[in-house]
Amino acid sequence: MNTKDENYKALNFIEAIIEDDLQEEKNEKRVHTRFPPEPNGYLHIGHAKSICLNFGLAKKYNGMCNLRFDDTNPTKEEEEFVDSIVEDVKWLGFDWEGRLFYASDYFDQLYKWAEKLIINGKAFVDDQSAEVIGDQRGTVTTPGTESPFYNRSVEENLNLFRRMKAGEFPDGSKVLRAKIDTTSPNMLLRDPVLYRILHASHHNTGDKWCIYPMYDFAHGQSDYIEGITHSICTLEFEVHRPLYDWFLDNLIETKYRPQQIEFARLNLSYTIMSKRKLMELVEGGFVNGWDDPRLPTISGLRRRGYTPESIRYFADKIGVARRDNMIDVALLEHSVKDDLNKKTLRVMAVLNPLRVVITNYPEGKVEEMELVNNPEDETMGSRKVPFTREIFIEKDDFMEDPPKKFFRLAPGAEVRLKGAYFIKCEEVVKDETTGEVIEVKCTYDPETKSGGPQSNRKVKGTLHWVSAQHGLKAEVRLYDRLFLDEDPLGHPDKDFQEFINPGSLKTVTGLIEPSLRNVKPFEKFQFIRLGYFCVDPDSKEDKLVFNRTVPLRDSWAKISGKGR
RNA sequence: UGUCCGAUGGUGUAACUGGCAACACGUCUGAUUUUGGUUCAGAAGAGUCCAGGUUCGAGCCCUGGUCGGACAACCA
Repeated sequence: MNTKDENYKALNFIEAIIEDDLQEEKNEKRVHTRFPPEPNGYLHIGHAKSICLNFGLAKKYNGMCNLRFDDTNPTKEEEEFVDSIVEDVKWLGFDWEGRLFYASDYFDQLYKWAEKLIINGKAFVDDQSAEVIGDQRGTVTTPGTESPFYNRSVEENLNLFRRMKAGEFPDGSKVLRAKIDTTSPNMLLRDPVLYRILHASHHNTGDKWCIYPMYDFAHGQSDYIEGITHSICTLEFEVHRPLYDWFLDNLIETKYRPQQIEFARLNLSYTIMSKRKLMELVEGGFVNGWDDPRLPTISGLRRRGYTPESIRYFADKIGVARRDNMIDVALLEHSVKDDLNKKTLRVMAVLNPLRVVITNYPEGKVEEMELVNNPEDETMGSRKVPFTREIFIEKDDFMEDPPKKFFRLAPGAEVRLKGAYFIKCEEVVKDETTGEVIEVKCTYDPETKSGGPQSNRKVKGTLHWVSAQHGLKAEVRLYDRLFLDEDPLGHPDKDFQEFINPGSLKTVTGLIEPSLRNVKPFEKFQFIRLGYFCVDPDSKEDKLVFNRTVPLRDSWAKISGKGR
């Protein structure tokens, strides 16, 4: 059986459909997909799943993938959003090869199709208000009823529709509706609205139109126009499929049809994916903009320090299916750590400094220690880090009265300073009033210098450190999950904002080794023993700013119970 | 009280025309380690929503339930 084959990779259900289609030589064996966002917000990791899917399928089957903006509602859409979407898709590493389209590119054709429907007696102009039409539509368990304007003549409908287009009527006074079936169990088939009057200027077509097609009247036809073979979308559009089919069947004679396939959208634990809710967080000032590193937006993840590779890897790992899912955010975090582990320079930074004075080390002496940049990759070389009599270590790396399994600095204990010497704690200096440890006096063993005769001696722990004299101050933003609840939207009785984690952002001033003096925004590092960090765009030469992408696995935190 | 869709370890996905339920994340052990990271070795954890049926044999097919989701915007 092939399942046992080394190279066998199970097909997801969409790939299975495509391979069947290919086998049957459907659409001359073309595979053409598209990613069709509405430019009314920023893209998030859920969109990334769709982008990776659509572009990934095209690549896998030597096909094409278009980027198309479904921009049929000028009151909600903005140029700013199309720009950010274009940037995000590009950043993720995908190329639409010049096929960037807009549903608004097809407004003329769509209009002609609407007239065709009228002429064929399949559409009519309705003068009723949205409210009345809604009431007439019935409910999911009771059928709707026909509009009193249902039987207007073709001539009257055509005349009215043309006058709608000419701008003779105010917003909301008339709509064009299809005549399908007001009693259909599928609500979307109960004489849906095709065109509405909107005296609004469009980001693309300006003031050319004052009537705009509904998404449903534009989407399927746009796919048809572009020659899309597999229209991949999320589950909630499943009920729209019969409607798209109805439009095409009533408008198009050829047998070619885009085939819609629905998959379950991504849900990620401890965050939210709803564009509207995300907008609330941004506009309510709960976060600092669409690219806040706590948000699951692509721009937020980018600023947080995620790489396109890690997101694509993640998209691949979560798979595609039709059942509801809630992906553990740990998988996303694993995806970046795995990527960054291979790529990033290891550097030393102390986030919560404790002064250490090495009493037997000559005052004023500076030694340049050679540190390996990445033990995973020797080709990344090494760098020099200055060592002096006074250094800083992490406060958590010292305990005056340590438990058994504490392998770090404590009175009388000896530890290794990464890339430097072994030091032994001889004395603890405390603040007289608070009793807080403010300094530790140590002695070092000159024989234990890295590479030296005694450097292979066994010690319990290795600490990172920064020279007090050379350390650079840096603002470090420590991010944690934005919500305390795994599924903030999963509580019908509670507002999701109640679950916002008040500690989702902690800003500290740390000290970093001097080799980081000239870093540029988006450069990524591993701060040894702490985590992966990324230079924030706010960072300036005289004020470095780092974002913590994700902490390293911390088994001590688990043992000591200090974990999340 | 409608129509459609779905249900496999804690999470996600797989098991091809029925043939010993697999992989990843997570969890736990141990080894290695100049990062309590990485890596390596191993373990625990589901008998596939329930009840019937077909079959030598059902996660997969059939019937009936249960539970979950989607659908009633001049939003997409």
